[in-house]
Amino acid sequence: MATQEDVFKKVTSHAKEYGFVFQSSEIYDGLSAVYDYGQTGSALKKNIKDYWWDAMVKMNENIVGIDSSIFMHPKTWKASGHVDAFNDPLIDNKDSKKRYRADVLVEEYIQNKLEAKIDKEVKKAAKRFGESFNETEFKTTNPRVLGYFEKINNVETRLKKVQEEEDMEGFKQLIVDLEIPCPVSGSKNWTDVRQFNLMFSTEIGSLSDGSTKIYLRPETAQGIFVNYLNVQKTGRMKIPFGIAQIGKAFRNEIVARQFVFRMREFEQMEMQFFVRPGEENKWYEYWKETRMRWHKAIGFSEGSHKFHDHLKLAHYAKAAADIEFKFPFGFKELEGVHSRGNFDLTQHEEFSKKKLRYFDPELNESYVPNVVETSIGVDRMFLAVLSTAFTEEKLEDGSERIVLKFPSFLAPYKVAVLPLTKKDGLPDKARAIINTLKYDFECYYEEKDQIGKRYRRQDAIGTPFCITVDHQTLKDNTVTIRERDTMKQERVAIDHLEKLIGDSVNVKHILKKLN
RNA sequence: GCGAAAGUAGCUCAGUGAUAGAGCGUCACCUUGCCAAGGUGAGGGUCGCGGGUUUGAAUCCCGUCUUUCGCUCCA
Repeated sequence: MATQEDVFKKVTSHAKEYGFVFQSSEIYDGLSAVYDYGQTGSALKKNIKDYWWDAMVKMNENIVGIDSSIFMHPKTWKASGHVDAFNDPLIDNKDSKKRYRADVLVEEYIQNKLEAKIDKEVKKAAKRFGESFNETEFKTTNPRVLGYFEKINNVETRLKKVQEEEDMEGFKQLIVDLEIPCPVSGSKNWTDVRQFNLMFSTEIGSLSDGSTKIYLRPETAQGIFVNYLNVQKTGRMKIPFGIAQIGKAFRNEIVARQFVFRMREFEQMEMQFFVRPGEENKWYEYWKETRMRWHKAIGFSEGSHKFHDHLKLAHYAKAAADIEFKFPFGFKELEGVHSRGNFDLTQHEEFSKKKLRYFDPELNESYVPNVVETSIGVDRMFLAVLSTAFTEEKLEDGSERIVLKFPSFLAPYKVAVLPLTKKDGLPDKARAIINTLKYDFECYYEEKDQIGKRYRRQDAIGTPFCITVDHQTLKDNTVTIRERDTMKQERVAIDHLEKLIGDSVNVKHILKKLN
């Protein structure tokens, strides 16, 4: 494990050194859990997104793409449940270092302390009075019990007040006053109560209902749900059909770590698939398998992926599974496949008071469709590709090289064209070759340093092919082409380059594997 | 957020109170010409930032930011 973490460390420094990922605002000491993609990284990321988009939108006539806004009407997040679910007052115990929801602590106190005491009194009295005991009468007359009830009432009123007013100091004071100990350590050494809202908020000019606070979306899915009927009607989509989207989402994570694995600003690739009620299980299984095929088609080694079925479900889900990937720091979630039922659409019906029904001509009835969601983090996929591609090799002559063995269709540059020397017109010839290839492939030109050094530099950014222009090229229009992983070279005619490289780097060959 | 550790050149790191360093990388020129580390030269750091102690601070102290690890959280 230690060595695996070393690998991860090497991957992150390599990512910086070769322009894949930089920390955001680095010259100002950086911004926690926010990263920028550099020249090579953004190219790799774009290729990943293209592969996903093609596999979804291009390959399926019943899946279409949209691009919805980051800002959405705040009611969206009420309806989706995010305002409630993403908003917790939290408190830490300094001794046990455990974190609790402050409201839960207080509620447990009421339950375990006060209500338990009432129960005790009731039981004692029942024993005393025997047959003639009237519990209701006892509870409404016994002064000690009434005292407890009053206390419960007081605590509940205070709890409600601090929650409504978001009075975090009052919340802390409440916990201090009640002398609530930590369930683990028994200590009363608490931090302040802090409101953790996982959604970022900002202000907008004005809204129809007078509010001005809006959120940066914490998931892209809602942009699809609110547009589902627009797309269905204007695209004349028939169920089952899907809507795909790639876009940024934002979560104010309490702890955001592990490089680009968990960021506060991140990019999702989501597809919501709308199905007839009752058929959701079938499609859930279908998309689980289909998405796994997409991952495996990339060509990572067997055993890199596995399913992890959720036992504890989110507020919207009927069934959920993660596709986990073997990152350098262990198997972690890369993609989620969720059967969301009709939760989102019925919620939006309720909050918007608009019908979000689909009329099914085959059944001759209208209904709210069920939804199967596939949701993958672009940045996690990026990290999966980068960390898997990262290879340190010992060569036969004893030297070492670092090579990024990207699947060639994902590589930032497809081909480097290198004149063997800077003299004798070789650079001009090399540039002429680039001018024929640049319409199809991302090309890299370099003439500095010895050829071997240049090969290594291309290995370090994962360029699958190096074309070397030498003196023979000037005579017979042939070049050598070197393959990144094998380091084998072959002499070929310049005219054949386009097809030779195209056959290897075209995403088409991967997409065909998906069918 | 709590606890621990760390932050010195693009990268990896040395330097524990007294002139800011090395290797690799970068740039220029020369040499070589198909698998990195030949020669010469150059550039690059107010030692994360801000205070404090001291005649003197990269070094000691405090704060702060960032990163890593553990806990915690995770749709």
